[in-house]
Amino acid sequence: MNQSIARDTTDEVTTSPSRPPRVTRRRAVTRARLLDAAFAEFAARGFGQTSIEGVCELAGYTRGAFYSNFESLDELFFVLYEERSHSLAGQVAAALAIPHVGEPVESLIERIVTALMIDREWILIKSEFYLYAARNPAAAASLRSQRENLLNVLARLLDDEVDRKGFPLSLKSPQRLAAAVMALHDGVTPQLLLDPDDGSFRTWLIDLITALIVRT
Amino acid sequence: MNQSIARDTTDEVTTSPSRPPRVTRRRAVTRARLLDAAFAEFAARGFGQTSIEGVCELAGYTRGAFYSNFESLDELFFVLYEERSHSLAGQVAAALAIPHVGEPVESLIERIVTALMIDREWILIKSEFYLYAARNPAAAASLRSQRENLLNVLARLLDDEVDRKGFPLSLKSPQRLAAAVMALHDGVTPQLLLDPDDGSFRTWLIDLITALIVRT
DNA sequence: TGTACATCAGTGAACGCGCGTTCACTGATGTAC
DNA sequence: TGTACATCAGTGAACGCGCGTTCACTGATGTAC
Repeated sequence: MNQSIARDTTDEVTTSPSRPPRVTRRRAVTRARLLDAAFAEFAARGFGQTSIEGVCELAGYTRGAFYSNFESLDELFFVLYEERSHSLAGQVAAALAIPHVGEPVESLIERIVTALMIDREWILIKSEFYLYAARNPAAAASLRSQRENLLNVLARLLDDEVDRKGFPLSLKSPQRLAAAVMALHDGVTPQLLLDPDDGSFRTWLIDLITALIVRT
Repeated sequence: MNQSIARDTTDEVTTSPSRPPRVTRRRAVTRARLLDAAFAEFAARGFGQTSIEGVCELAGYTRGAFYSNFESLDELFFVLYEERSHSLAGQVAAALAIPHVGEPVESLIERIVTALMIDREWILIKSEFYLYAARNPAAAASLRSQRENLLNVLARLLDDEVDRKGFPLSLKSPQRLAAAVMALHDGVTPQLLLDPDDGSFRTWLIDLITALIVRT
């Protein structure tokens, strides 16, 4: 009773014989390395051209290590995407949460674009995951809920800081305005896929959002 | 000299021993069936999960037939995409070329959206090809030139029929306005990938373009 | 229009490699005392 | 803090399948007369 801690309670209630798995540091490191290697492979070759063996080799493990940590490449992809996108979503939300009272719209738009912009590798993986989600309901559901979260963050921000008098009906509600901003953001990525070196997306996206939001 | 036709001239000029390949009806049929089967497989599984064997089986041929017509799945994908997208581009241009003097902007926008909209299968394949192009310069170049063509078609149309007084600078030139419309169009497809059944894209896209173009 | 011949298009079998998947084993890691 | 023991995490070899690729062959298609 006094030797060990809360953990035991699970044992007492447990109907299954499984004991709480002790998750070691070693394991966590392996897992992280596999995920990193997979990220690199997915970005470089695409999901469809990535093999378990390739990931393991890049990570410096044998294939057994993979199966000890994941069930399949699909599962890894899902886990990978969820982890990274949640962490990115956190950053975005944090960057946008900072209140800037009386901030001019131009600066607000810049902040949004800056917060949303991320590197090419991530865009490749994100696009791949959308395609994956088109054929995988669970992935689609995950993406939908993520989008909704981002939508709410943006909507709140725009609601607070943008004067929407004179906006067309389809942009009146903060939700729809936010959705429009997201659509513009999504709409720029094909160009980014085709023109890796061209750095003008940022400006272009800012222009687009400005044209939509700033109505003279 | 009188037995056969123009074709011979090639023989006379020819420095290589290759004779003009007679392309038979049979061959054309096989090729077309392989392309159709590949289209279906790409749409259903994605390029990365599609095997040559799968395509042949679906098309009702043995693998040898494939190699008699194509060098690799990559080549087939490229050919497939080029063929279909050119034919689609033709349709779009044709639909937009019809002059409607004095047409209200709302109707113009509807025409544009109707012309651009195509089915889910095609969007899946198109997205896949963008991802493919992100890692394949030749494919990227092809997509860029296609986009430019579409851009010009749209730009001419908008130039003729939209009064751009009062537009922000970033939308003043017809080119940029057209680019903005394309970006909105691209921006809606992620939603389409996630929500196959939801038919509201059309309206949503019309709303977005309207909000951008109609400035009260 | 029919027949003989040449060339082509697709067949189907064979080969082999890449890689997914499994598993007995061993060195690493944590626990109890 | 040290030692003995139990469990875990990753190893590496083995198995086998799916499938890409090749090729000698044959029925199909077109050409010449």
